[in-house]
Amino acid sequence: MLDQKLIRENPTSVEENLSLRGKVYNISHIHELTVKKKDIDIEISNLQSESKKLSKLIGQEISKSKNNDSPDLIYLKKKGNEYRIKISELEEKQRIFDKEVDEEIYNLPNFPSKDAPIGKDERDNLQIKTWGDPLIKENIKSHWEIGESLNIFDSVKSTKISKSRFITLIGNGARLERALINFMLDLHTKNGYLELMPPALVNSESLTGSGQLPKFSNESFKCSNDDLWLSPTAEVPLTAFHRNELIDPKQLPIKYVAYSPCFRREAGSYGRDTKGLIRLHQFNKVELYWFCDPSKSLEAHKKITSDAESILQKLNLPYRLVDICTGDLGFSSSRTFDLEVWLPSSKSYREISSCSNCLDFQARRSSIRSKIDKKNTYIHTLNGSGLAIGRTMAAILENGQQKDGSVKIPDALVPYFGSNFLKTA
RNA sequence: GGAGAGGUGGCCGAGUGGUUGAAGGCGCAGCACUGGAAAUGCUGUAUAGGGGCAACUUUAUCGAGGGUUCGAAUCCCUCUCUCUCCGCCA
Repeated sequence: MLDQKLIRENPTSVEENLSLRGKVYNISHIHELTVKKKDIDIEISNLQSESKKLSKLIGQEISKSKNNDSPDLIYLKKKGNEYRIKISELEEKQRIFDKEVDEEIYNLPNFPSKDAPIGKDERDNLQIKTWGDPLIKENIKSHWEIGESLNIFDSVKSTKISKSRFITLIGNGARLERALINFMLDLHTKNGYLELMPPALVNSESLTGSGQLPKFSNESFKCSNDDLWLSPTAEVPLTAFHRNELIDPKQLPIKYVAYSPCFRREAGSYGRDTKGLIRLHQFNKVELYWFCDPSKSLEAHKKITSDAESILQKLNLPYRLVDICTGDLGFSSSRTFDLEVWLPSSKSYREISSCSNCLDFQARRSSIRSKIDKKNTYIHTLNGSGLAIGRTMAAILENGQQKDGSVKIPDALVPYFGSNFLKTA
């Protein structure tokens, strides 16, 4: 959420900053609302001040005279009553303004960082580096072909259980998934992250705090009888873990790693990535998350990204690092580095991690502060996948495929998986 | 699901209609004492908004939202969360 004061006092700079996202933002309506709201605030507090003085006077009179219904007192009480009526009328107006301001301000995205490449959409993203040698060969199989021939997952049967875009992992497929989760959690906890296993169902307030609501209600599954949603990413519960808290600055940075199932409706993606493990309604993910001092978030952003990269390197999967352009940034993010893993069957890199610095955007929505330089300050939040498990499995299957149809398991994963090669289920 | 008890500052906890933004304690900061520290003593210490260069001043906030009243942490209503007991249950 953006600072309301900034919208009121400097709407032009707010519009300029937002417009870096590649479309025009006009905030004149919300600006006008915040100005009107402030005028009413002033009027109310003036009246309250008068009314308060009067009440004190009445209190003093009563304790002095012990007489509750002298003509003077009746007059004063009547005057007080008039104040009350006037104030409650204004408060009603104020409530309406507050609601309107909230409706608009929660729908405004974060400012893009000045360091992010300017651009309209994903074609303007900037490749920063590549790591490893992309495998380019004839007769490469897709991961779903490999999965089918090894019988390690089944999407057709899964439509019986649920619907399309769900998967059932079988035998060594399930084992590989489990191995990847443990491998990633172990590495990150060794690197100073505290492991959390949060609830998979989150309430509306949590989703609002991290930015998924109110604007993207279409993208999550909702439990119809409760104010609960299936969490689309562990970023949501991790942000909410410290909602409405004043965090001791000595504890910063707080670094969490969480494995969680993630649920997404994937609205509007009909026909894309319909096969395999790339785009599912339910997938597993190990998420990295930082709460940090605002002056240190740039540094933290590099670190969280390299922590995610270390997984790809240990698994020996070729990837590239991409600086997301202003037009392609997520709603809550000011700067995002994507890690994209090489998928030889499509001869392209595919997103496997997204590492974002949200600055104080989520902290303001969630009210997470820390006393920094003697002032309560919204702290900065960062998140990054470390990594998406299903996509990692797809990459291992495709990059490790052998002539005999088996798949070579990366050395670092062998102790977790228990074998050098994946053959059949 | 049924019955009951609760939600007060960074934390704990007192406070059932009157000048209470709220006793006390812990924590934190400063000062004193000390060779230094611990212990002790003293002082200070909520947040947000408005006005002012500033000293300062003003308003709101005791789970949330309504209501009663000149005046509400305190009374009434609704919601929500937590705890205890019973029921059900991996």
